[in-house]
Amino acid sequence: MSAPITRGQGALHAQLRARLAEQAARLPAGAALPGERQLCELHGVSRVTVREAVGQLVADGVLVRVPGAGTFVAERPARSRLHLASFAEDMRRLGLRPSTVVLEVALTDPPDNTREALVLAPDAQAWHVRRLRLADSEPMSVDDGWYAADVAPDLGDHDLTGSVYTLLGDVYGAVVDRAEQSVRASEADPPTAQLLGLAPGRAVLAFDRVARSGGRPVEHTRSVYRGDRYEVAMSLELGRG
Amino acid sequence: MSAPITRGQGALHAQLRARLAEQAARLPAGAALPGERQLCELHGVSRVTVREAVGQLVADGVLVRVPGAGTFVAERPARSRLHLASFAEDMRRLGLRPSTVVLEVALTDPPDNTREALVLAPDAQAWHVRRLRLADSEPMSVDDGWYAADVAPDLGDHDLTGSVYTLLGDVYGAVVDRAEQSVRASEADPPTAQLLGLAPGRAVLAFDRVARSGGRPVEHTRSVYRGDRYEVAMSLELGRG
DNA sequence: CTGCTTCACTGGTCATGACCGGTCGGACCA
DNA sequence: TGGTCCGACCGGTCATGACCAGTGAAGCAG
Repeated sequence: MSAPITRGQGALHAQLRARLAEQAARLPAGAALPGERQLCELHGVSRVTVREAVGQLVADGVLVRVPGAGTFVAERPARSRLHLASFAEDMRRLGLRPSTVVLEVALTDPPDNTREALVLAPDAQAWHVRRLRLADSEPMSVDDGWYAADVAPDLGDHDLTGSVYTLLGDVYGAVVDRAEQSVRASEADPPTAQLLGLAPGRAVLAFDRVARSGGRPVEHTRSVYRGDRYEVAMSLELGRG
Repeated sequence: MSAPITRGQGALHAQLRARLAEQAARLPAGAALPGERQLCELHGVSRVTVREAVGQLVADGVLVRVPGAGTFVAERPARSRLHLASFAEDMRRLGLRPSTVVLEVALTDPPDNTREALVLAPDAQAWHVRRLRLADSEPMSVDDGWYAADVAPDLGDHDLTGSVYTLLGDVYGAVVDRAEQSVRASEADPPTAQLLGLAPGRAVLAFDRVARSGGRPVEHTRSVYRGDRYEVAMSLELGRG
């Protein structure tokens, strides 16, 4: 079980969460975890902390709680659930040929909401990568991504026509394993419309995403997809979505 | 502030959550809520309960917590977390008052894609229910639903201002437990725009959903939400390895 | 008036202890 | 052998009390 959980290495529930995530990954789906009270004794923390850690993993779909029975590793058959995929993977899944035009790469002061999303210091800078994404040589989306400079110090020196997630994982050791995103419909502003080959005001699907690596936010992206070329598919289930 | 929070009316945090959601919906965006300790005294509950209630509303995008400063009403629009729920339930979670105007109920020949989605015989008819959905008396969406006639033979005889899912479960024993949907951005056509109180061509979020009960498709819905009032949030995960 | 310090207050975190209702397996009885 | 009952154990909920770091405004010093 390696090092014990101690104060000073970040929040206790964050440490425990990482510990439990590792453990769950090595267990087969459906396997039972120790009871919450037992985890308290095992790691020397209170039940508040255990519940916080387990609760986060349940929210992520890694664990499943069953009242009266216990906590279990979530079943995850290879069904078509929402999954984390790069633009290229996504396009290839749709049978389209992906390509990318890098419009801008710069180390700049990020906007306030990005600063908040990435939990950056007030004076910290971040890499800003603006890219036009094409599918079968036709514009599909415009991505504005911001990356914390302390996670990816020399991001601008790398080839950014491919997957930044791969770069983050292979070069900087920050594998993106989780993301939260919101989706809304809005109208294309003139510059974006021109890039996408649309008339201004046409409907676009706007994604706002925060990608995390081990709980730490590493990327904040705003992607604007052409409404006439793209849609998101998802499945919903009773109980947990 | 109405009735106080009491034991026995469901979990205390659930009651408080509903109370706070209503309160937040009536406040302007950015307005500050009472501090957590103050809410404890106001409602006679412990801080554990307050934090649970507020935490849920933060997850739903209704409130925003700022460490050191306070808790505030989030900027528009209503953000719904991805889950299988009726319109009314969804809106109430966000602190909005749902209502419904039934525009059309008829047993008709469904369009081909609906026939396919519901796996209907070539000559089978289906109930068509068209409804305008309001939140706080303002248009939110227009729903076009088709229901297999052999699953719900006399659907048209029932009150359709409420949840059809509840009807399907309680009256016909077909509990909806799974659904697949796709989401895209498009432009409001003139009749839909008029119903939604939008100018024609404004962006809308269009859902195309097939709901299932025990594997059998029972509903095919196309819902068009106002792009300026609604958005969906979801989390993405890497597959287990 | 400006700049700095101080301090009340906020949410974030954590420990301890308690009770509830549901689950499940083993003991016990028919 | 089979069915029933019961108790250990589970997660869900809630109260109380505590300390921390960050915020922001009031107040003081220059």
